Amino acid sequence: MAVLGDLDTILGLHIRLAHGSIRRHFSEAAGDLDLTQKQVSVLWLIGANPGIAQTQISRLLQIDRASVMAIINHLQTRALLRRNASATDARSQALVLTDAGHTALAEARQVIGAHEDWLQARYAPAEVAQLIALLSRIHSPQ
Amino acid sequence: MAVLGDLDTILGLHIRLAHGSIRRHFSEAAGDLDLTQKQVSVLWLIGANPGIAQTQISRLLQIDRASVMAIINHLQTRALLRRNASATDARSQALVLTDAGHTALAEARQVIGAHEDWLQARYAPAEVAQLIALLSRIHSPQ
DNA sequence: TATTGTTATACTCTATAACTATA
DNA sequence: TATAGTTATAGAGTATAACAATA
Repeated sequence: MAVLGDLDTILGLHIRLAHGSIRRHFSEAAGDLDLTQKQVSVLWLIGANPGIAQTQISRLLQIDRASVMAIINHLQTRALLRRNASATDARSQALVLTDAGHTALAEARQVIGAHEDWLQARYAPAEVAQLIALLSRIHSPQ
Repeated sequence: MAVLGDLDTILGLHIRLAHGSIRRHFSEAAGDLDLTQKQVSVLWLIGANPGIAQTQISRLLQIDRASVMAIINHLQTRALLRRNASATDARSQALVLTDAGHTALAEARQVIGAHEDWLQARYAPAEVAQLIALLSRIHSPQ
């Protein structure tokens, strides 16, 4: 690692490299799933919060609205979710999973679980908790 | 964060979110620089290791060879580096910065420095070191 | 045979701006 | 006037496969 020189002290680089490693491993692990990380997290979020709106997903997952649209459209085309009318705000929509969506989410949880096992195998439980705490200070600043 | 449910325990998600936050901040901070994170890291690496070959950059920065090509081409078009013939292997090339390349790297270091200050401001020095150590276990597994 | 650089291609991701309908 | 959804578009990133020259 000496060849990296002082580049090795750049925290941003380490996060970028770690993210790349995780993305590549996910692609292999999720080959048969036919869902991306983002699509899974959206599916997961709707499963945990039936009736959630696109804007809320955008905020929670820090994806811009246009990209959320593309993801929702794709998942709807595959009949994994429905866009229901909101009971309280005619501008927004209440997103819910279909039966096929729940099935796909269950499969995705399996894949994500194995992927997370691969990732967390290198840490003690307390280290995982601390890593998450440290990373949260970046994406959810106090 | 309760709305995320057990999604909050997925380490991969936290790294993806942190990476996104950093990428967005970099884009703002580097507006006048006209270089991407990858371009800067390549420039930096060549500055620290004159004569390095594309394949080495590919390995160290974990970027596939085709993408390294695109980056090197772009930097060469902007006259920030030269492709010299390798003294030992006719297949590979020795990459070196031009004077303009050194100047651009110096400017980039300023921008990266400010960006890293923003990022590391939320940590004690020991926390930064530990975070880097933990992340290194992902992108450079033992 | 394996590696280095190279080209071409396709797909995903991301950001932006603008439009509509509702609030 | 602000927000939710929508559409279109352009740019960056990523992955793959194939080829020529060299090891």
